[in-house]
Amino acid sequence: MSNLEETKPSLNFIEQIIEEDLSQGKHAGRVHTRFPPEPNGFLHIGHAKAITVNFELAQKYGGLTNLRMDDTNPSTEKTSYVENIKNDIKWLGFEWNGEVLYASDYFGKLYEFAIKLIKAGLAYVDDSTPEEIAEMKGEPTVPGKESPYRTRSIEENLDLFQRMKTGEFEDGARVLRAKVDMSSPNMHMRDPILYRIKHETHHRTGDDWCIYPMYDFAHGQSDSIEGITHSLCSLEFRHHRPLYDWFIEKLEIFPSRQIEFARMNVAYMITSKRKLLRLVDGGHVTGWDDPRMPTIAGMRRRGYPANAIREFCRRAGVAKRDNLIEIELLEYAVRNELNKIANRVMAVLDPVKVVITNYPEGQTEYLSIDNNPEDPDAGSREVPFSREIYIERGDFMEDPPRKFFRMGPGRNVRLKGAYILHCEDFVKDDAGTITEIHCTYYSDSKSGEDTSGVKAKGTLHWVSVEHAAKAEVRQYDRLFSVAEPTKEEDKDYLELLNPNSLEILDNVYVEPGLVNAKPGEQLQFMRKGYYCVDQESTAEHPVFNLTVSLKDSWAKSQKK
RNA sequence: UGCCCUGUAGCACAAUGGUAGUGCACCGGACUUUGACUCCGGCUAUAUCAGUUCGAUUCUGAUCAGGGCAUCCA
Repeated sequence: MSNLEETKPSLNFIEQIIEEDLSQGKHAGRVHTRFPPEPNGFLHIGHAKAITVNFELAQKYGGLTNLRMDDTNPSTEKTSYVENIKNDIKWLGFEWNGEVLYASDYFGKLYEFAIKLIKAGLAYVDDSTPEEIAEMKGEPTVPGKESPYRTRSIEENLDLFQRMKTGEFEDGARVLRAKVDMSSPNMHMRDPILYRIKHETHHRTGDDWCIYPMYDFAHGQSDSIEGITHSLCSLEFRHHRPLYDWFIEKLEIFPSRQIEFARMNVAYMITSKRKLLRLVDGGHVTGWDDPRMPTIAGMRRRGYPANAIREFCRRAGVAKRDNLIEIELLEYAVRNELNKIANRVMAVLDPVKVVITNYPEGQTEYLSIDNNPEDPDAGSREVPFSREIYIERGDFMEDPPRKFFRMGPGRNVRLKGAYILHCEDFVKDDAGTITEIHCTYYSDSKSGEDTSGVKAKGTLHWVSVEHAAKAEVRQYDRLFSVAEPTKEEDKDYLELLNPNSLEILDNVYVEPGLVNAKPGEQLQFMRKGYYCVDQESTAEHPVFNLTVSLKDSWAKSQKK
């Protein structure tokens, strides 16, 4: 292989299908996908994956993606969810084709499709009760029985279906079914229900209808109406595909193609709508946007950048096997993105006071510190330095081991952007807690103009006691203590909540400039982690959420 | 015990009828005014058994394992 030869880009199986279609000139080279949420809940990490796959696939091949609300069941859907969904998708950075679409826009068309099927002798009105229908459906290993109403005349079916529509019958009295094959090994082909009667007000069509199409009769036809070329869905719809294709064939409509891929599962996260709801209702989290929630809203509030979520979805890949993505991959993507965009600041989470005994009392110096070494355009800021500072309690050891590159009696250590300190002494209270550390500084060791020749292995972050602002910090950790809380045999997932998923620190000191940080702003607390300003934060009471901690190989090595 | 889908390192995704590669994770090292970042190196895999073939991870069959399918949900 020559050096000039490029390595072949590896394609996932959907891309392979698309490229094959393209090479055959199918659909005139058009690629059109769709994201079809039900407007009955909040979008979560699993949706983010589906959104990313659909939008980016279309993008890659110069195509479009529709946003279609799959609102065929009036019982569960609400308009209020629609706005949230739109907002989340926009926040993720995707733009859908044209206006938001609704499956309910096609109710008229779908009704005509049903009539067409009836006229072709391929659909019939069934008067059986739900129990009878279930009974006649048989079992996977046992063929079903044909309904006694299956042989009704086309005229009678037409009449009955018309009367279903006009509201003559009670909920559940009758259904419209496709006439396919009651002995099919595929349960979905055993005369699936097309329409059911529901005298309910729909969030968009109001009381125009009292019959509503089922998923199988609405989804594929909606795809077809919209000219969707590649209709991506999750694996459990594999069995629906023959039906999807059956409708296309019998109705003679645009041949959208359904392609199934495995939904993404993420360790320590759950995505079941009902289970998430129990977390909210049970007060185990503060709401749908609790930073511990796997919802888009929660991740946004946690400080996960949209770019990182998309990158994570990309890296998780697309295939057909069941998967459990390690949360480390998500955290990697988040750190990777934040490393590029987050300004560095100093915050002391667990403070202990240091007095620099040879520094003039009452003096304040403003030291210029780079905002982000990774980004030359990020500029710098002035940070006040004075005789008394706070450092992290964990950055001092009374009797440190050799490899501890931090502060200890008789040792030198650099203060980030400031001077090198020499630790002289420390003060303990009766309980043995260190209350104060005494140091001297090398006045010629100022950052950037150090002529002291003094060596200091470690660098600490700090804030000036006099100038620091007090803040609240919310330390978030994974919501569950096991990777797959819903797969535990004898335990309810609520028993597996991580008791330490939130720890509130209320004795935190931050650089004075941070009181002006705006909600949503993302920062790196040097040597600690990435944080974002919470929406509840104010100048008087700044609140920061831990997005993800920095890697800490020292702490890791200490655990061994 | 019917049908369908899926088995490649700890996790995920590639590849090819002819050397199994990438990312994350992990381990080691370099660098470092963030024990971060970055850089360098290392680690471990084709479920099993047969068949076809000069050669199989790839094709075929069987076995095993995991998942899915019987809402008037989507």
